[in-house]
Amino acid sequence: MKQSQLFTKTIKEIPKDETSFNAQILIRAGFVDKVGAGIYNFLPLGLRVLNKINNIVRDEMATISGQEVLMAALTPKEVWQTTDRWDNFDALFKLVGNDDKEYALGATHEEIVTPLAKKFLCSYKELPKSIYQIQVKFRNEPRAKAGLLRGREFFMKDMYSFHANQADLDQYYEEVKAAYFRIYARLGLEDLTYLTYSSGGAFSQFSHEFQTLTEAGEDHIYICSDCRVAVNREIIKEHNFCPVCQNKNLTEAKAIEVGNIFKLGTKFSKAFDMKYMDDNGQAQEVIMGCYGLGPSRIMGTVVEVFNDQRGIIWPESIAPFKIHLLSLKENEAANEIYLELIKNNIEVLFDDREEIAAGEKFADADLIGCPYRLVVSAKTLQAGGVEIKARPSDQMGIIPLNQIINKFSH
RNA sequence: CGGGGUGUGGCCCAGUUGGUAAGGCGUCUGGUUUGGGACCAGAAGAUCGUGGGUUCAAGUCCCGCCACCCCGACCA
Repeated sequence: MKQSQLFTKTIKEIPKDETSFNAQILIRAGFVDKVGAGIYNFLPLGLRVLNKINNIVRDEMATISGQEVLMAALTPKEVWQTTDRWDNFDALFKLVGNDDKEYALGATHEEIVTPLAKKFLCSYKELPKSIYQIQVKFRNEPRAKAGLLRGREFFMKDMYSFHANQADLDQYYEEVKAAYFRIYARLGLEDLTYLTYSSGGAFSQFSHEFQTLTEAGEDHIYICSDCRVAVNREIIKEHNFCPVCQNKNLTEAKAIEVGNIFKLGTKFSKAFDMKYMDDNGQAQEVIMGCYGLGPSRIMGTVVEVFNDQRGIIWPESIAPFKIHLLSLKENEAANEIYLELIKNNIEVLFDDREEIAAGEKFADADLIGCPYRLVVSAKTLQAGGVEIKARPSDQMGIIPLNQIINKFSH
């Protein structure tokens, strides 16, 4: 991508109606744009990041046999009445269509996925199955805040699994847990993310959240350093010790919930009368699990966690581009490098803008935060190459022209 | 939903005891620059959130409403 053609440009001023760091810097760098409280447009750079997060999620869901679907976002009132949530789910955005027909914008999809799965999963031979989607969710939050961390419209990966018995759900649940940790590891959040015990409702003692440590987080978790898990507030009120090792010496920390998984049991299969035929020809209730993860919230979290005074420091796995190539009055030479990188499928943002001061290009590169910065100038060409610098470091070096592709093509 | 704060060109903002809107960024034109948001000259761009009221006169004072931010409550 040539920066001269990019739809957005960076801005110097901090937007006055944002105080959260992730929103300020994502807006300044041109990743997102604010529409209203908790409502954002995703712009070319931001969408690239979001898509990369989504693709990591897809990749890991595939390893646990999750099949991607896309369910309706406009959901009829009746399904919510079936589970008694039409009047009890405060955050539902409700709307009225023709003939006074009422709908809710999808806030979660148990009410849609259960009738859907009922149409296809009828026999023990067809279980277990697991389907997921990545979709915009709508929740009428009483108070949207903190940029991408709590929006009224946000992206969610929600997966639902269907099992013939509890043991099968239990086993799958553990597989999901492991897949989630692989996702956080690929996002660079492994060390900061804790499996966190929270209350489980009627069907299991606990559910689990995945909490990433950051001062920007709105949750308080209590970490057990012995077994590297945490408990949330409601659990510590009940138990006041680590549910794994009974350790009472827990450390409080602020965190943001980047995922949660839940054993639903038969709550929804009962409500929608979803049963399967077992090998004795007997109808049995289907056991369900659900597994949420918020890609847009994760994008905000990554920004909160990886940054410095100058801008974002994207992990390579989700950076909008791997390389930010800056031409300082050497567009011809830089363009050759640009074309060569493109030819080798190396993602590059090429700052080919003319009449732009070098300082501005450096400032933009730091703000946007691609992992590597390559500078082409008369000076570097004289030295036989281009300057290379990793985003978080101050160390610069010259890399010969004929080694660039080799350096980045793995 | 309670409490607090803020609304002035696309963005950030100044605006005194009420007297007809200043500056910076960005944009456009010309020139000078060219390794950390460079400089000079000129230009375009504003129903001052919105509706009402007071006044000869309202960005400024009064009342209602709306939007956004923060704290709290809430967050299957």
